[in-house]
Amino acid sequence: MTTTSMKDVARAAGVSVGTVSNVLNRPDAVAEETRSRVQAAIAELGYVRNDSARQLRAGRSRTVAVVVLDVANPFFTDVVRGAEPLIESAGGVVTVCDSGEDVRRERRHLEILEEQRVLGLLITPVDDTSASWIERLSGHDIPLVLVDRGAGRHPHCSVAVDDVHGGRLAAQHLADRGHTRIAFVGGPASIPQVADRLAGCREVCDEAGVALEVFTTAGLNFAAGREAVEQMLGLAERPTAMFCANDLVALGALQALTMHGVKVPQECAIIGYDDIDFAAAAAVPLSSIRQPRSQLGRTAAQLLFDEIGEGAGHTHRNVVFQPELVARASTSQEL
Amino acid sequence: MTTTSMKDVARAAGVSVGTVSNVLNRPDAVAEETRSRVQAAIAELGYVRNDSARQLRAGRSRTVAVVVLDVANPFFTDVVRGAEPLIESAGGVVTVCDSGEDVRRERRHLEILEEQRVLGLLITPVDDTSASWIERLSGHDIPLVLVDRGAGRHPHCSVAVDDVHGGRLAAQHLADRGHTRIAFVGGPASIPQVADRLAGCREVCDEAGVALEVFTTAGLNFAAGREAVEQMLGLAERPTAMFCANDLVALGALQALTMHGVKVPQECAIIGYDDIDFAAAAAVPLSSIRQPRSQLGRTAAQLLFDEIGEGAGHTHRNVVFQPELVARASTSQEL
DNA sequence: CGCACATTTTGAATCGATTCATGAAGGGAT
DNA sequence: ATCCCTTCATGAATCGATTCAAAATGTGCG
Repeated sequence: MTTTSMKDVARAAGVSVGTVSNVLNRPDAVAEETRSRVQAAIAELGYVRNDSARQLRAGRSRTVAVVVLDVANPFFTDVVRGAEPLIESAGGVVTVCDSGEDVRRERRHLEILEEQRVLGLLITPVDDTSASWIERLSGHDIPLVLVDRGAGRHPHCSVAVDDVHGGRLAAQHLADRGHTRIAFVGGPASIPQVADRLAGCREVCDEAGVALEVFTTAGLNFAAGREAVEQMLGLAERPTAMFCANDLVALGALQALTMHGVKVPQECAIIGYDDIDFAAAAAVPLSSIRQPRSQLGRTAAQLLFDEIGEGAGHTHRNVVFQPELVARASTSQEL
Repeated sequence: MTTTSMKDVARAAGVSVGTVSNVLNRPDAVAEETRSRVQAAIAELGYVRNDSARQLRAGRSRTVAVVVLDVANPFFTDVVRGAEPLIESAGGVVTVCDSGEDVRRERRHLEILEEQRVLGLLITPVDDTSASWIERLSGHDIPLVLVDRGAGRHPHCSVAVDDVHGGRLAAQHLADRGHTRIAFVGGPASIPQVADRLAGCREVCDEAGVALEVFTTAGLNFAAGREAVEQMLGLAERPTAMFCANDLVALGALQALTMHGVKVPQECAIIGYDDIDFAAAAAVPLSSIRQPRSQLGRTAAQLLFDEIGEGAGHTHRNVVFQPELVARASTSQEL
């Protein structure tokens, strides 16, 4: 290994290591002539700073980690994209960790992130059992912001979208269309977003006298939607509309229904959640509940840096956005 | 800051730091009684290893970085998913960097990754100007594998899918369907995958006497497809089929055509590339060229660890997979 | 009891960058 | 020539974990 260190540069330039460090970090404190000599040496030797050493000294890294439920879900990539500019312009480095809706994977990531002494964390926890780990990080002075997580009674900053309300919007839309027997598809039930959306949905169904059938899935992806449809088609009395916990599930369901020759929306309406780009491009353009994805990310990053800046005497803020109904062809049929 | 260090643990357990380190790294070398005493101290103090210090000593981090063109593209998330298991089971940590098809962003990532002394790199370079940076990393003893990059004359390991052949498959399929005037949509032309797919396409068109119209886009996403369609619809003599450089572009195009009332495939056929999950679920199920995405990732990780293991006397391997045509409704019409 | 040998534990040296008290050099004013 | 200031450069101390030669402790055997 021929890793060049500051010492080598110092020797080559005929100065002390302190001076090399200054050239890198406070160029103004170094005389013009010396500076260029050092820079020449750096270029010549192909010297690259060792971040580990820097971090060790600094006590903290400049990495901000974003822990999401599913990187393959465009919802989350948009959230990340929203957060990045702010983090990078603050000199931070973004790293994305995928928990895959799995508490164990999430935990492994958190362990590593803590060992890395990350600057901060934006996290969408898998479920409530994540709480103890999150408290641990927080207790070890790692600032964090909960993303897309109810402005619950958590002692943290958070950004969220009102999922209960989103559930209501979706159910109300279906009820308005005349449906009296609908299915909710999503899971696992332990995921707070799923629970909240279902709660809002149930609320409206109860009020409006709509029968609600719940299909609990193992995850929130294509396959889940397909499987739920297989199950639903076996029923004697089939719902006339489905509310899927997110668009991936809805697209999976749509695909399965189409395969089975069930006409959407005539024989079965579908509404999804998130309004990802693919929703509008689907076989039958998908009605959905839109969330301000990138704003969610932006705001989360903002809150994080506020917290980092304010230090100890910081009071947590919980920002809640309102979701919005986007009606398209997949629910266009009046019953 | 109340960061507990090994020294604190050592003091609390009444042993030396060397022993604490042994408990963590070679538990068998420590007497049962001592070990549990140290572990108790660790638990009590809530001690967490400092990875920076570890890395500094080790000279390398255990992070494997995957640099992709677009994290929002399911193709790449699948590649990453394919690579993860192997990397993690080897004790590595995966970090995903999104170059966003932008050389400057890519460069910034590479700079940081080099400072972090990453264990290795899987990278899909943005274009040929990336080469010099890649050589630099390589010259600094950072093992890397090129992903989805022609088994060119690069002195590196690589995994790739034969994009020229993929282009041929797509064009041949359209020619077989009777199209004599087709459009290629994709860009920027500097992206090797785009260039190769176009090359294969052109080859077949020339042979078969098919007129080829090239629409060069600024990126490979939804918007690009939509814009290309707007442009195409303005033409006097409109192509009867489109070959899009990837599925995102194709879905964007499909959406725009539908909006303009152009029937797919009757008035305009479309074929995409990648066969992402959304392709089958599209408004009109999308024909596409399938690539073995997760195998690509798996193999890349494999090659990387081979290289790391073999050290200096390593001979590079270039693995090339063959793509495969998946015909669906979007090209089902015979002319 | 003494010696050889196996098992544990120790603590100083090391990785590379940053920081900061200290000192050197140069300039201006008196 | 002297003193004061400013401007630069220095190098030792530091961050925290790992490593390894050496020491300490224990065990068995003749």
